[in-house]
Amino acid sequence: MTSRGTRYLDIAEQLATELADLPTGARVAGEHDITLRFGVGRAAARAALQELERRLLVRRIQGAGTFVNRRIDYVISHDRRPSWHETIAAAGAQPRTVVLGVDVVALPEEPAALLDLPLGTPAHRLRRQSYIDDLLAATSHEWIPVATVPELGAALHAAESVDLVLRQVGRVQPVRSWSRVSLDVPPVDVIVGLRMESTAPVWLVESLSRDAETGLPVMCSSSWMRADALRVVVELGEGRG
Amino acid sequence: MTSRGTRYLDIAEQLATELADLPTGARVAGEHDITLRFGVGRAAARAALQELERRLLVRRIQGAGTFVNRRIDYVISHDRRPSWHETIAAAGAQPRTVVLGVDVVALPEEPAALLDLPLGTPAHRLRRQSYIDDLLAATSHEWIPVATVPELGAALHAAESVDLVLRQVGRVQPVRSWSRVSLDVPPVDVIVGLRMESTAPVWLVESLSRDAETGLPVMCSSSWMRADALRVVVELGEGRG
DNA sequence: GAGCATTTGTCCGTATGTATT
DNA sequence: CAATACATACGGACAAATGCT
Repeated sequence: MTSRGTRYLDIAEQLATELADLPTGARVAGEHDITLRFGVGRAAARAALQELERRLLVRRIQGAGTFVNRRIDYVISHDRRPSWHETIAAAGAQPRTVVLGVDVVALPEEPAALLDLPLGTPAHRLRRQSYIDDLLAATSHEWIPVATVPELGAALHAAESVDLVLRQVGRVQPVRSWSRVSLDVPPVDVIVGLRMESTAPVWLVESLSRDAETGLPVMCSSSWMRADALRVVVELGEGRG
Repeated sequence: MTSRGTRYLDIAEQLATELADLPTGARVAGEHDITLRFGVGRAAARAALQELERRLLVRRIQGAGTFVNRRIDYVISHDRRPSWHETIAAAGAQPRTVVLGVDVVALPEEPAALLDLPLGTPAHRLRRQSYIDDLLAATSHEWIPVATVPELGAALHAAESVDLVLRQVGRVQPVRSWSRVSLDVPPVDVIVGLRMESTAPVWLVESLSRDAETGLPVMCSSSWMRADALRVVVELGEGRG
């Protein structure tokens, strides 16, 4: 009797219910533990953990172990401008953003079209990484026309927030005016940039900010966010209640 | 020399480039073929195909084989109300929608709040399935207050489009006024409803339609769409060009 | 820094189950 | 019913990353 060819699913189901009561980041039974506890081979134990990983319930780290994972909601809507710091902190985790570098480049195709500027216009390219509890969860490129903030590089050393620099040094009021969200399999450089082991779909969030007064584009950005770390929710339209 | 411990990734990479030139739905080398061609064991061949499946490049069907897969864009924006039929047909595939059933139920929590009606208000519950080339790609629940269209069940037998029935029989002009999109691991009933083999995240699209004239809510729906079949893109804001 | 145990990652070969054709 | 192809599973082996000593 028994084996219907899905032992690993039964095991995954059992573990999933047990996981629900554990705190985020808690250690989960490893492959070897499972072989002992359920009396299966390593293949089945491994398949069970991979199933939980597909369901985004655990995160597995080679050499370290398997740990309880929970996504953090990142809500994008017409009246909400999500700040990384606020969103992550509100979920009870530790946010952190690191500037990888700033340089001036000629605007390539996409950001030029978005900013409504001629191809090749000089602009600051800002590369950043964002963390959740020391987990690299997002990388972003931001383009800011040099004309708007000539000395961005220097200003960024003083203030940590790009938004703040734009307001104080650039004397503009950036407002998110357009945004596009989808899920894609990222190019190789993004995968290594996010230190992702396995290739999997990742959120792609593009957006454009304009100056509140003049209506002129002041910044556009393109961010990749790990889907196993964030649950991006897009809300569209206002007629709800 | 040789094995650096990632043979399967090299194989996946090689196959991925070859796949790019094949038409959607074309047959791909099976596990056995790969073991012969690349001189690896079944484990590595399988891992390579699973990698391609993670990248949404192939679809694997037990007993049948492995086939080239391509997602269809499903764009949701303030000024675009996507119709399943139009979207799928525009991508060169065959759309189809099947009504599973219509019954009158007391409105549960969520749709009641969305429709701004008291809990338990009688409403039609419409369950539908949508196909892309005979692949079940989406299931949806729609709630329509009985007061709006008393004889929905009978009317649906004559016309195939819900939108049309609402316009002609209900004498309302449904306009999508609110929408929320996210990606979730669906409950078990949705997984079996979508005939999904493996558990994986699926799009959840919720929306509310109001009457263009009166502004009153006339319908709300909740749809699950397979992420390996559709690339849902949400566009937000209008200030683009 | 070097060394070691732990844990997951990769891979082999083989066997059997199950769905499709 | 038979052949094909993917799904599940066993057991063993070594690689690679991590964390601790």
